Amino acid sequence: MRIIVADWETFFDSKEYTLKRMTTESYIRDPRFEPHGVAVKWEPALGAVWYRPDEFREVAMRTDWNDVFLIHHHAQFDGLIEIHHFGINPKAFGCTLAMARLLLGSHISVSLDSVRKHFGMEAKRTPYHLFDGKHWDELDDYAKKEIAAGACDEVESIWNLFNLLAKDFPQEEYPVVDTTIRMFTNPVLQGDVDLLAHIWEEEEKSKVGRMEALGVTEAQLQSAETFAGLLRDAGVEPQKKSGKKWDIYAFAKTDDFMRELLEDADDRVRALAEIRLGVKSTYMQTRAETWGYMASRGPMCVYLSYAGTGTLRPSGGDSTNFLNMKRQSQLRRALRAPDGWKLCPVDSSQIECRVLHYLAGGPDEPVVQKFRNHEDPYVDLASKFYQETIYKPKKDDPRKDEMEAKRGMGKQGRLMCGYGASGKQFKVTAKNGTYGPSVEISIEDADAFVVLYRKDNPSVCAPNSGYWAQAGRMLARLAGGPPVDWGPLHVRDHRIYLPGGQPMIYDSLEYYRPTEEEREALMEAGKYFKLDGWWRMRTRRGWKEMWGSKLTQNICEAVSRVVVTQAMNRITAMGYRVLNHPYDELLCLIPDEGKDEYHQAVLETEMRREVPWLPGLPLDCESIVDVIYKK
DNA sequence: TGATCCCGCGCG
DNA sequence: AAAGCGCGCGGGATCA
Repeated sequence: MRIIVADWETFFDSKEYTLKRMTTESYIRDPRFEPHGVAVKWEPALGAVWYRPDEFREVAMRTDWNDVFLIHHHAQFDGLIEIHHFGINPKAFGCTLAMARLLLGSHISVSLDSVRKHFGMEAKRTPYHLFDGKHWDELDDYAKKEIAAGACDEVESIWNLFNLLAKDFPQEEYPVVDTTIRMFTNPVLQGDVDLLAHIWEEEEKSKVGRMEALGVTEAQLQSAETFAGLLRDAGVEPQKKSGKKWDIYAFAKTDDFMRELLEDADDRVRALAEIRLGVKSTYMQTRAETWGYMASRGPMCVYLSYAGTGTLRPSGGDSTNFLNMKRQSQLRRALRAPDGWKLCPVDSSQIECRVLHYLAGGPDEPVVQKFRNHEDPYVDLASKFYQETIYKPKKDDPRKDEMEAKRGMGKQGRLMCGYGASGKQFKVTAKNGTYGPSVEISIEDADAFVVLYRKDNPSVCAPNSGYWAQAGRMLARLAGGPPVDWGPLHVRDHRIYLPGGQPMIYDSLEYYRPTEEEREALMEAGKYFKLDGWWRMRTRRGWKEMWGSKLTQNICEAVSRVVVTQAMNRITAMGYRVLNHPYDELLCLIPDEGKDEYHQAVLETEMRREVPWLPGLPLDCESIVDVIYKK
């Protein structure tokens, strides 16, 4: 396969038509889009050459792109230009931004300039100020030469960076990068413009109608202070709670004060609370809007940031998020397969729970055995807590609601308690209904649930010998000890390596000793156990504490991610397109040729296939086939 | 005015 | 002994 490196320079106008104010997708599919040209390095031994668009189109026509590995820095940008405007479709995309994201970490900038600096190269020389708002013909010869030279310099640096990064970049991650890029550059999903417009209008109508009925404005509802005034006028004194720096109003959906307002006897108070939450939840409307415009330009460009999280999962990007659509929502149903195709989302079942118990106790661990025997470990835990037989209810079961709620507690227990959750957090989450119907339990019962879980799962929780304790001891190794193999993982040089060689980065992990002032505050709060200090690390959101059960969570999430992406690689290698990757799910595209069950079986087989580096770990999955993106 | 912090909410 | 975690986006509040 030929390796080609390329970099596009395009017209922009810093006042309105610019990537700083637009999404990558809307910028490239805009009528104003106009490439200045592209720098191309046709093979490693040749220097980069600058082409004007027409010149490039001509050489591109004589190139067999089906034999090309095409490398960019941020391939979503250059790739969409090539595919949308030039009809070029390489065999595979490479992306130095994605490679840097995995190898350098999720909490730092991996812009080309930053990565060049990281490897001791000079800053970018492209003089963007010279061509702000100027079309090619309006540029003088000097500016044209500078643009061309800057682009060629970028291409040479991308090639150098590729070689530096390739030394450590795992082989199996190249197809993951390619699949992720193609979700954006080779869009397939159709957006239902009418439905998206309908969603927007219904939200708007409902909000405006309710605001008019109450005689309030959106601005009044949005601001906490003016909303507090509205409540006072209605005869209710708003409650406060402690924020990070000062007290804030308890106006969140999950605050008890707000919950009570929603059930207030006074019609106006109740309506005020409802509409405040309504105007605060803008995501339905704003996304219906962004997606509606996107759908009017063409098929949906699904932007995922490769390894956007510290645990190597993807994250959203390009001003939208295809990973957190509400279940059963209209928004999800506005995405559909093109004519002649169907969608098959395949969801790996309880993968993190399976991985946790396997890592903690191996293939014969009791919960792993339950999974192998196709028993439900959620009802098992719930039955122990409620001291009666809990089961997954059928549709017409007279105790359906009760059993769903109780099983939900088992699910919540398996997922939260496995990562060290407290009774306090357990109680709050049960009430929020995150894992099933909302359940109110006392703090005593919540604490009892946590105690029961910890006693019942010694491979995970036992002091000294359990996985949390091992992970806690591993922190010192991670922060600077000698290398060590740890089950399927390898700990070395501030990193945890997954079996494929993917690193989870803990560069900033350190043992922090509190200042005298902090020690006094800790004593006042009764937190004597923290007086000596604690492990902490830098994240996107500042310094965060680290401890054994939390590291356990990181590990289970990352291991599960690799299990799923390895399945994804097998699926794409068979020729299927994967259109979205919401964590444990792969959204696959299958031809509509009357063989739904066959394709479903093929995909499920790959999702269930045993992983050689976790021998004896039973995997399972669920899938459906539909034209619409349902779940 | 723009940048940044913080909170709340959606998903896993 | 004590601790669920991982994200991105929208929007307000605050700061330079």
